[in-house]
Amino acid sequence: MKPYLLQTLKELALLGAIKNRIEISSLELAKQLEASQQTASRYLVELDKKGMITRELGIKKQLILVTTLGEQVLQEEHLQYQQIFELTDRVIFKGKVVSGLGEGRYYTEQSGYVKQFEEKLGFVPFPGTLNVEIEHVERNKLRLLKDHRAINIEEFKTKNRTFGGVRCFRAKIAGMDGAIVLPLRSHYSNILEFISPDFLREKLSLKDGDIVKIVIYFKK
Amino acid sequence: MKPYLLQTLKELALLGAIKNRIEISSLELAKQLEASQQTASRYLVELDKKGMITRELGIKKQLILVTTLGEQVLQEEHLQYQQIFELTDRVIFKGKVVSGLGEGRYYTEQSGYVKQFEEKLGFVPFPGTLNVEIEHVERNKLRLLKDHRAINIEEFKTKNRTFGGVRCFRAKIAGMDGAIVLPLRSHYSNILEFISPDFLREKLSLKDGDIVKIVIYFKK
DNA sequence: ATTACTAGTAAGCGAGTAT
DNA sequence: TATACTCGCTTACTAGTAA
Repeated sequence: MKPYLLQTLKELALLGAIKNRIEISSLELAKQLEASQQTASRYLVELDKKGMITRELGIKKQLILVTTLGEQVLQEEHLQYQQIFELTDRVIFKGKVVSGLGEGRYYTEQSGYVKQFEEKLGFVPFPGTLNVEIEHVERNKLRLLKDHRAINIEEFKTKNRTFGGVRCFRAKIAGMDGAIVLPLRSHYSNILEFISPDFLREKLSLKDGDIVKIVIYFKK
Repeated sequence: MKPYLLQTLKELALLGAIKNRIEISSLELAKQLEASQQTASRYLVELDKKGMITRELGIKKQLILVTTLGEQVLQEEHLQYQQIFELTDRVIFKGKVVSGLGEGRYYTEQSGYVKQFEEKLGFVPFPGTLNVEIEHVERNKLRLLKDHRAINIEEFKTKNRTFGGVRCFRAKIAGMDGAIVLPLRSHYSNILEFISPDFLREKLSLKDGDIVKIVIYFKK
């Protein structure tokens, strides 16, 4: 979707072209867009070709209606602005399911962690973590987590070793509740570790390489 | 604001660049925008020149932060999408204050109307209407009113003549409460007639030609 | 009045490349 | 590795104008 077509579509929607046909000449539209009549005309032809609007050309003016397809495009755009300004209590990641080395299982079975998970998150995690690799550029979003209070899992010791503290955030993966686990002593990683009371790989029939959406929620 | 720069700014904001500086290379941004590295670089330079972002160029990558100005631009855009999809209980018009021919005063002093205004709107209108001329293209928004229930003022008769029914919508002009009056028996007009308990020309020190914003509210 | 084609011009694009 | 310049090519723009 070309940016200038999106702008045009938005302009039409603002004039009410989503629910009703609006009457507008290419010159009037041109003024709204601060462009020439010819450009406005061309935009309308392009939007029509793409199926984003329907037009009824009369002798004078034209009646324009934004189609369902056009409305969907606008709604997607709206959702992005909502994510920026309204849905600031969450961050959305898109990532790829990958296999870990089994460490997830080792850690999620340590009773020192399990007790705290149960107490602070309200569930006993299924042994193992579901690892999701996010794109490098999305690591910037992880920084947003820094500004928010996490559910802190304290470090503890066994006879043999010390297990470090962990920060958790409630999260959803493909709609299923769980939490994201961020070890305190590790650098930024491109892997998100998701714990859940269920065996998600089975329940969601996930396999390596599948693309999933993770929503991380902040505490207020 | 060029549409493609707006898109770029939005993309940066989605990655969290409003609150934090984000680390992103021009190549990574290019991938997000589905453009070349050179184009992404050019966009960043342009946004920087316009004061929409600040950049810290390191040896590798660059740290980018959306400025207050950039955020304002995005918020304006967000507001427009809100008007399309969320604030569907209102329509916003921009118009120019104009003088009528005094008919407004004649009508708003008819007790047949006044009684109904008081009963149905909750106020006795100041004699006269504040007339606001809207741009031709905005008449399309008036059509949206058709889909909503109006506050109906019934027609009535005096010895001499019949006064026709009127549709009203609660409205605000420059923040002041009042109502818009749409005569039933008239075609679409480019003049909005605003009634209010106060003498708005004085209270808002309005004179002909002043640009005002009118918000019309629908009943649920 | 309109819409929208043609043609010439301006702006935007990315490959190559300097830094 | 980066960023961002130049340059040739493509796309987008508007003036003029036909329908």
